[in-house]
Amino acid sequence: MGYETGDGTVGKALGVLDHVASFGRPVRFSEVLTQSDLPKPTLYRFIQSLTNQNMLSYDPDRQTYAPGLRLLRLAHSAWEQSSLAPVARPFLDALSNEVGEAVHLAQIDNGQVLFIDKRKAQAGFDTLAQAGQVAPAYCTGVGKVILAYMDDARRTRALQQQAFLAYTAATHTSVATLEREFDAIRAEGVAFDREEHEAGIISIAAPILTHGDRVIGALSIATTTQRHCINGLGGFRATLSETAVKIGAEARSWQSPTTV
Amino acid sequence: MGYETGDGTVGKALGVLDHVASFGRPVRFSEVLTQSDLPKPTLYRFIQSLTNQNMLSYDPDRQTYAPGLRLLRLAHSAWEQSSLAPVARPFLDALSNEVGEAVHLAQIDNGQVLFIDKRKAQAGFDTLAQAGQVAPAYCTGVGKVILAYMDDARRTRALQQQAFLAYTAATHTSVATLEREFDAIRAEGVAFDREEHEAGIISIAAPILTHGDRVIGALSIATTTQRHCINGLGGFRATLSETAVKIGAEARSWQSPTTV
DNA sequence: AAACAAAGTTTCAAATAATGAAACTAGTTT
DNA sequence: AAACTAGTTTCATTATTTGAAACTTTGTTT
Repeated sequence: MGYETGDGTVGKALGVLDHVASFGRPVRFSEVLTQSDLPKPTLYRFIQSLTNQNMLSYDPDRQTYAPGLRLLRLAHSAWEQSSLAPVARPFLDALSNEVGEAVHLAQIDNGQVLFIDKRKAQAGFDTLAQAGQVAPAYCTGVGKVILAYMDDARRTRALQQQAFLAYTAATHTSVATLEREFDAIRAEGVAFDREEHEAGIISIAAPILTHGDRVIGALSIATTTQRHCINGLGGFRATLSETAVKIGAEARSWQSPTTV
Repeated sequence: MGYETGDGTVGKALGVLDHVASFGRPVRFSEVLTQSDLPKPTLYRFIQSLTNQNMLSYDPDRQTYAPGLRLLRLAHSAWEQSSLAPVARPFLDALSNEVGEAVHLAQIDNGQVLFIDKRKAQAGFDTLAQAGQVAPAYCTGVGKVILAYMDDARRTRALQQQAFLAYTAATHTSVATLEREFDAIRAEGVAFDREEHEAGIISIAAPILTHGDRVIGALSIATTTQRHCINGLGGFRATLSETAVKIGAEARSWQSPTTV
């Protein structure tokens, strides 16, 4: 899986960037090399170029590479220019205050859930879901609700990118059982995460739609089983859905020609 | 200014990415083209590749390009793997609580100040709305203190990248006057921003050093002239410097072989 | 200290991919 | 319908990437 769909040199270089980032820690050149199918000098030059460009940073003491600072600047720009994140911000604040639980805003990137923004619960367990963090789509509330509302072509493609790893006993481990849930999700208008990704963590998620039907993201309220049961979370459905609808409407008008 | 130091195709493509991001809003292909020295098909293909790769996102309704979601994921990874940001986080929390003013953590990227983490005066969140922001180095507290503690080679290069635009009446508008201040900064151990970037905003900044002398970033306390005068800010010097030293020590030990 | 091993870097001819002038298509305006 | 503009494709030329091999540097073992 990944982006390597033959975008020439650029695609290869970005593949290397992802590869380095995927280690989750600073890595040496040789470590990357052993896991790469690129020949040594080729990989070497890509890493050199990326380092020159500040897309990677190099620690001379430890001789390791890690994703570079330039990415922060670019991501900041991406966040601000996103048609969803800045629009949704005040709604997240309001919802977070109202329900007193963790609130997450997510989109799909390359088949994975990508958290765009979050609010912590006041009582403060840390969901670790910071902006930029990724999670699987098939076993999270936001992921499942986005999948359920996608058009068939995109969903088919996204489903092929799911790993179906059993994180907990409740995790879907095949396309079949997951697809069966999609009808229920569309009927209810929300998806639940019943400890499918992490034991003790549950959530309720609603889709964010523009132009009435196209799903552009999802909003969720997440909590622990110690604080709420699934039925209790269901009590947030009206508030959550209303907020998601408002964000969708706002995002839509923001995109309309009138504003610019 | 920029990174275009002949890193072949990769460098050019990343130049295009920066270019698109620099608009600060979604742009059409033709808008980029008029400001680019690349021929039409070349620019077109770069934008296509970057879009394929999710480094740019394309809005089909408005036919515009903006920095893409993939950057958020990569930046999250960059932040977490940075040798400074995760280490400094608890110290920022503590300092912010103690002084009750805005606290900033910054590094230098391509001659510019890049904010790695922030704490608001009241109580806020550190999403990418804040981290990833850039500011000029020559007229900010964090920028000046980093420049003052850089080695000569790096400082010379960084100074060439400064625009010396007069944001306010107090802004340094030439290398000469700025360089004169560096001695004072090194003597005092902190730099002040005396409304040099924005009227009404002042700050005190201390360098973060590893291995005793190499500057890897800066920490600042920022406030408004309505709340404090420069002398009042000076009262934070001891606390600020102590925190900066602690962060430096921690970052250093984090990098040392013992931890891994 | 010498020999060895491993990691990192450079070379250079061959292979491949990028290039850009021009042509073409789709959508708008006159 | 013609003229114009923005976006897209073509294709021969050109420049860049490629990778086996050689080389250098760094660290480890004898």
